[in-house]
Amino acid sequence: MMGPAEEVSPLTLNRLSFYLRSLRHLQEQGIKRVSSQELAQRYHLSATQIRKDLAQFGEFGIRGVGYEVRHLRERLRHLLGLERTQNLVIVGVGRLGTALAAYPGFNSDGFRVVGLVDSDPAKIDRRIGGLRVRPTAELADVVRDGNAIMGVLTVPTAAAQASYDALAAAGVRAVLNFAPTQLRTTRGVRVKTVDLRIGLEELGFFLARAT
Amino acid sequence: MMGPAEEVSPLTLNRLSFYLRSLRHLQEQGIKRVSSQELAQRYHLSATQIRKDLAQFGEFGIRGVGYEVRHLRERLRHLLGLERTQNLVIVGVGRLGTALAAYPGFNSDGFRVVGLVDSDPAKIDRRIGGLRVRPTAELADVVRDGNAIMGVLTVPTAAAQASYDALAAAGVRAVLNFAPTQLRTTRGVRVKTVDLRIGLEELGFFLARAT
DNA sequence: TCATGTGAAGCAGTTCACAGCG
DNA sequence: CGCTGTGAACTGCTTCACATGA
Repeated sequence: MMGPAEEVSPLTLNRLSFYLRSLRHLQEQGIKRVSSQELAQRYHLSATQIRKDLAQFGEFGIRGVGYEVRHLRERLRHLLGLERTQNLVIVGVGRLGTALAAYPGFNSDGFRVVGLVDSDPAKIDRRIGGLRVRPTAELADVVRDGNAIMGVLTVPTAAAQASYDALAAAGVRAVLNFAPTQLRTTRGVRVKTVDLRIGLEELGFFLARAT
Repeated sequence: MMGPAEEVSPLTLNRLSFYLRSLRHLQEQGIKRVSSQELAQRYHLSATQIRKDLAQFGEFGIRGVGYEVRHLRERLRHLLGLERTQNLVIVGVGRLGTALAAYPGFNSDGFRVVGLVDSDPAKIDRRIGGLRVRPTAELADVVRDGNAIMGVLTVPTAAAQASYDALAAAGVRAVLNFAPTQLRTTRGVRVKTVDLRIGLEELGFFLARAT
């Protein structure tokens, strides 16, 4: 039955994202129904785990048949809050910020970049993907004008905390942080830190002992 | 005791990377010794977990005292294979590939980008951070010339599998994949897929239910 | 004495096996 | 009958509590 699911593990959450992507893929192929087993085989997952993960939030399937692709996809989109588009402001328009501003995953299916901000005067008024870079001082306006709910931090590590605080003050509710540093968080403004180096180090570990 | 540690969980591995970064930070501040408890408090970790994680690979500390920062850092660097620099080739010099080519984390402390490859003729011979972009057909040469051991995939999803196969054929031992797709892997060529959207979706989930 | 290293306990996340329902 | 949904068993990760040794 329905579960408000007070706490959901990050592992489950990542799998839900992956299920959603897989369903999109199936739907593009015109497939209407899928069983947990078929889904598992196609995308190297565990059938039981798919069912357990989904059951946490309701009964989405039809016994004896499987899941209706369109319906399940809708439910997952709802669950992950992707029904309404969430607007993003990117703080720090270096190479990484520029790349993310135009990144398909940040401009489709639930997310859209609506504002760019940088502290470097040389970058102000530059245009990236239809957006004009505005000065950090105007951050609050950029957030308001774009009706942004999330911020993306792509500034140097030393500037990350100040930028986070500014985003929090501007009314953003969540921040995706690419600076490899631990941020002191404000109540009500969730942070998710992504360290691009960790993937390399994980691979390096295995190479180190494979030799 | 020494442990060959046949299997190490990704969670542990990520924490080891984080410990290493924290130790670097401490060393920069001139701190010589640190206890697991102090480390935990400073960086929001668990002291017991730090000790358990480290104990898996040997006895690195001094009972009654703590850990010598320099020594522990060296051991972690060794464990993660960062003592010798691992050379990277980036396949796909779009905005993301360009950003990573110059990303500090990909060009310091164990990693270095030594080659760039793209299939778009318009990008060939372009220079990015001292490196010349070369055609995909020359991938094997680029890997050999640069003595590269890892590849970084920043091509469109549709091209990811072919690029992975080419990297594997060129003799690379590990691939960091930024395309949101499941790759069919070649024996001996490990893959780690990083999906930049997942962080957004995780945050979106919490925003969806906070409202 | 004090903080590490570690068996034992506790908890979470995964897999199993099958009841329940279309 | 077939596949979902789910208690129960299991596996693995985290935390506890303390023996060990500098």
